[in-house]
Order: sequence, then C-alpha cells, then structure tokens
Amino acid sequence: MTDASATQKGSVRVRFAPSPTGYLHVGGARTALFNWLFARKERGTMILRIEDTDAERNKPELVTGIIEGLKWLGVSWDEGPYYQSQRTELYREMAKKCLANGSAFRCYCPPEKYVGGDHAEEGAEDAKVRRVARCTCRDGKPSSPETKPALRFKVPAGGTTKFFDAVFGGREFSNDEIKDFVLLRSGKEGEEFGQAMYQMSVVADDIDMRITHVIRGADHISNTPKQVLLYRALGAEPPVFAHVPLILGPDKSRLSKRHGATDVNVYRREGFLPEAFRNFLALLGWAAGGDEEFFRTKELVEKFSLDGVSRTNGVFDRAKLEWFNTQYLQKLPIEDLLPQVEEQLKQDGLWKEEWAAGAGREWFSRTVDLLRPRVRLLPDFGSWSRAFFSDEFTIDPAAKAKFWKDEKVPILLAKLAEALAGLTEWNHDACDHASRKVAEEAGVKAGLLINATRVAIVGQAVAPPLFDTMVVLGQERVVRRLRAVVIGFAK
RNA sequence: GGCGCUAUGGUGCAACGGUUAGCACGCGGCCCUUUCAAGGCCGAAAUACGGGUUCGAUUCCCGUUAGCGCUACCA
Repeated sequence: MTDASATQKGSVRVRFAPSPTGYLHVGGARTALFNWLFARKERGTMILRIEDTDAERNKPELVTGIIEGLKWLGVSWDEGPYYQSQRTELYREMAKKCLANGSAFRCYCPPEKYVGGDHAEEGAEDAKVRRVARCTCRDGKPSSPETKPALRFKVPAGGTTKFFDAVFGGREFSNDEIKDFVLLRSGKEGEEFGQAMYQMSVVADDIDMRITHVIRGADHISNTPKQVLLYRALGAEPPVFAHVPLILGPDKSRLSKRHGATDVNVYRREGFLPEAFRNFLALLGWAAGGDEEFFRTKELVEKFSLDGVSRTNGVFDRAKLEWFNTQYLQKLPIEDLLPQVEEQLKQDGLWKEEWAAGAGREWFSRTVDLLRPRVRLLPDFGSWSRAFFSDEFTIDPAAKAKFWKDEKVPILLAKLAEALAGLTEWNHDACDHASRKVAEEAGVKAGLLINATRVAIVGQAVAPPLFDTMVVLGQERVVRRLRAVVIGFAK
C-alpha cells in the first residue's frame, strides 16, 4: 500500500533524526530500527541526522549515548551523522526563499502578544467556520514595527492540505486550523533573523537530503500538514510519511522514566542480548502478518513492510522482553554468544586468557552451553554460575538450608569425595555410577546426595544437571570442593 | 477547550465481510525430573458501548465513551 508515485527500487532514502538528549530512548530506538529495516529491505540509504538546533543544549558529547545505543542495536547508517547546528545557512536560505515568493512574512508581534493561533469568533451562527486567527502582519500591516520581526509561514486561507501516510493512509487537514508558524526566530542585534525553527530545518534537510520516506513517531502527525505546506512553498514534492505509534508504559501513558528505564543503554548494561532486544522492539508495533514472532535480523529485513506497522500505541512489556532474552540465550549460535559472555566475565574480573583459544576455548564453549538454558541475563554468568569460572565463590545459605538439612549429608559427601577421587575415568556416566553407588550403599535416595552435592560444588541450589557439571568442573576441583565442605562440617 | 489519531483477553500481535475469534508473553494446573529452568499438555481470559449498511459484521459508516498526540520565536 505504499504510494505508487514514491520511488523506484533502490532509490529509497530514509533518516533517523534524534535530538541529542544524551541517550537513546526506546521509542527512538524502535523508530531507528524501522527506518533501518525499511532501508535494508528496499536497498536504500539510511541517514543519521542530529537535530541539535536548540541553542541551549548543543553539546556534541550528548550524541555519544545515542550512537552507542544504535551500534549495540545493530542499526547502522550509510550517511552522517549530520548535525543541524552546522547547517543553519541552508535553513535561512530556504526560509528567505519563502519570504521572497510570498509564502512567508515578517511578523512583528512580540511572542507573548501574538494573537494568531487562537480561534477567531467569526461565523457566530455556524460552529463549522471556526478558524484560527491571523495577525495583521501577514497582510503587510506590522503590529509594532519597532520590534525585530520573526519570519512566519503564511498558511493559505481556506482549503485543505493532504498527504499520504503509509501507516495511517490518506490524511487531510483544514488549513484554517493551522496557525502561521514561525520559520525563523527574530534576530539579535546585527542579524535580520535568528535561528531556524524545527519545521523549517526538518523540511529543508529532508529536501536537501532527498529523503523519500519519513518514518517517525506518531506524535508528528499534527506537524505534518505544516511541513507539507512548506514543501509546496519551496516547490518540492513531499515524501511518503509513515507514522509509527508511540510506546506506552504499563499504565498506558507515554513511556517515561517513571516507568523504569527508557534508555536503551540501560538494557545493554543489564545484560540483555541485542538480538533479543531488537526482535522484541521490532514486534512492538509491527507484525509480519502471521503468528510468527521469532525473527533473526535477516528475516526481519526480508519481512519488514510499512503496512505491517500497527496504528495503535503499544505498551512496553518488560516480561516479554525477558522471555525473548531467555529464548535467544538458548537459541543463539554458540559462537555468537561466547564473545558476549567473555565480555561479561571480563567486567566481572573472572576472565582467564586460557579460554580465548584452543582447548581452553572448547572448555569455555561447553561450559557456556551447559549454563545457558538457566541464564536470564548476561550478568548471571558471573554471579550465580560464578563457581564454574572461579574457585572463589560462596555457598548460598538458602541452598544449604534446603539441601543440607538431612543429618546424613556430611558422611555422604565424605564418601562421595573419596569415591570420586578414586575414579580413573572422568565422564558423565562414571560420575553417575559412582554417585548412585554411594547413595545406594548408604541406603538413601540418589536425589538426596545429588542435591547436596550440587550445593557443595557450585554453591547454588540451582545449577545444570549434576553430572554434566562435574565433567565440566573436572575431577580435581570437584573432589577438592567436596573435601573442603566435609572439613567445614567437622568443625 | 480546539484539532487529530486509536480502540480484539492483563500485555504484544493474527483474523484485512463468513473461523468453535488464532498465536505469544504473563497467570493457574498437570506431565517430565536430580535442583531450577527449558520442553510438552490443559485451563481461565477479548472483539469498549450504541446505532446503522449487509443475507452476514471484529472487519465498512455514524455517534458516544475512553486513551493518547498536537496545540512554543522546543524538537
């Protein structure tokens, strides 16, 4: 359902245009992702543009968080980043073009006394003719010629402005409802005009960058007719718009800090996998059309389309995000997971160089593979499964209380330690047989011994199957840990 | 207030005039079991309301209600 007049394949150009707030908001992240998916799907060009025209906060370092977040998410760009703060001349030129061709005017009204925008009281008998008020400046009658003027767009009287939205369909707005918006702020001492306003700079850039599809948040729907008017005034053809619904918090209000993290990098630091986060985000407000919801990046690109985008705002559901993460933790090719675990262990100070290659790498791979079904977030590798990577770990008191309460546990563990020490072969079955034999001879259920042993060798009540764990830990460590526990009991 | 957008279980999505309204998360139960997950099976749970149009509406139209957005010389 995309506009037929839009583009030939290959010429698609889209952009992600955040303002530098210091971090990448999950809503922005999804907009960026949709732009990126669309660009890849259409073999087009993705552009990153920083909208930093706000004079006050205009620090380049505020952009780093956004770029970091995008990179983590796997969203790349072919051009940019461009900075609007470095393109101000373009905006003024385009604005002056509007002044020259009569589609803009100098407005001398002091901002606080501007009368336009309010509803005029015309047509008393018929409510339908309500329209926005216009100030006299637009008709060449300066309200107070001594003040420095701003440049305002002269919205046509009457008529409507239409545009095509690939998500919401054809839209039409009455011009009489659109106020004469400011293109250029009034200037300081020497200059004629000041900084360009948002509507002016986006349109100028989108024209200049030959953007074909504007994919952005639905909060811009109401801005769109103004921008379309500007395109026309500048003699340019408007692009196809695609407004993406907003992301809400659990209470259905717009997602904000009080709902928890809105910064993508917080999720990165919490240990979510980018693959999982991306899949989750893609499905918030978009569906391929069927019941499938597991998509690797490649499939996402293949299946993405603008008319699969929903028109309803969606709630950010952290529980589902976590579910996606556990799924990816289990299903990701192990070689894609390993580097991420490695990074985590480095952060935790548990990493050993011997795991980087060769036999050490193999061991590392087997161990991560064993652990992954029970991990929820990356940091779990260094915390609850710490005993797999370090001899320095503590035994969880709750685990002791749960599995060491039987009085036979000390003697059982002592016997097991010696049985295992005597093993000449160290593999799953050997450990299994030796352990069950100890339990049998002591006349207890194998489960009692198995659970108690798990606590002794990994310090946790929750861990992978015991005999697999033993194999990975190795005979020496298992026996040593058991003996240490037995000595502890004796004291 | 004005203008606009939206409306399927608690949540995310399917069904784009004809289905016993489907899937997933979450929730409850059962199975499996060596802890905990995973996995398997079962269950509770939805078309906001009211009018039309139609042989037939979740689907199309109108109204109501609700939520959200915009309403700056912010972006």
